[in-house]
Amino acid sequence: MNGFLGTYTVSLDDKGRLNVPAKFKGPLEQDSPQLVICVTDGFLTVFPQREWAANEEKLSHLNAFDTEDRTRLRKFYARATECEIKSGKILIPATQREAVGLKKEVKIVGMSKTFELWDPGRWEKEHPSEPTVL
Amino acid sequence: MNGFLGTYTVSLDDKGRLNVPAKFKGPLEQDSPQLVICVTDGFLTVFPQREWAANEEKLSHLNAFDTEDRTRLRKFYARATECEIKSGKILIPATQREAVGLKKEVKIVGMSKTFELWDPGRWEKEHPSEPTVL
DNA sequence: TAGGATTATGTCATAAAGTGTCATAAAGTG
DNA sequence: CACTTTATGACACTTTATGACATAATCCTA
Repeated sequence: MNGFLGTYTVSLDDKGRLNVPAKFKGPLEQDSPQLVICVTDGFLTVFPQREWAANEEKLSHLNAFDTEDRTRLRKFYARATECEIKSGKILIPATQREAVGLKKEVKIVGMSKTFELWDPGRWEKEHPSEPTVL
Repeated sequence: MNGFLGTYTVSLDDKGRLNVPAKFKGPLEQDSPQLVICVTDGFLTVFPQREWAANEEKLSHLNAFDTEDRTRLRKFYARATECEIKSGKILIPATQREAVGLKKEVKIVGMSKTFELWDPGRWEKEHPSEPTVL
């Protein structure tokens, strides 16, 4: 498995569940159904459980009794939610959908270890089709 | 389990009981219903029993005969209260509610091992929606 | 210390949110 | 083109959040 690759347009059902495309389903389900969704700049980042743990590790040196460190921790934790993939769908909590303006349609963008969820409008605005330069 | 994650808005009932969201309920109840609530800078920090004990451990190296250390210890202990989760609700003592200005609505913010209780107004003031940088 | 007030606690009804499943439509495959 | 896989919407059902109420415990004060 090469991680999450590609861009898909998928739908949210009436309750806000994301229909995970088949290519992402396998990797997600075989590892663990647990995942963490985090509000980032105008989009959502989905971390498989394991990947989240790895990032959390990086914060372990911060001191929960220090006001500044606590603020940093809060930024990380407060915007995250633990979710699960169930019946091939992920329920995106309403607060998170609203935070990044997700409606019926969602762009799902592979980022190897993680993937992102974008409102198609915002995605187009920030990624106008242009020749790719590697 | 990834610890307490995310931000929820929940209500206090007419008697000042916090309706603990389901995602936090499990971890709290299965460990032990005991917890400690501590007034921090303008908000409340909730420590599950076990986590409180772990923190207390860290303070054990402080010297009760040293004036500064004593001040630090006092900050920790004097502002804390032991509480319990009962029928899925936690009664927040009136003095603590008043200390941080909790009214009907409360923001509950996961901080992994602990979680915090904020008055929504104060929360917004101190955490204006801003881009997250990981 | 009896009575009344205040503060806790358990339980339930309702409304809202989350979940499982299936039928159908669409897309992909050989 | 027939067959398989995948995506979507719909629906019934379950769980969760909330306010309200009844009862129990505690605290004062006369």
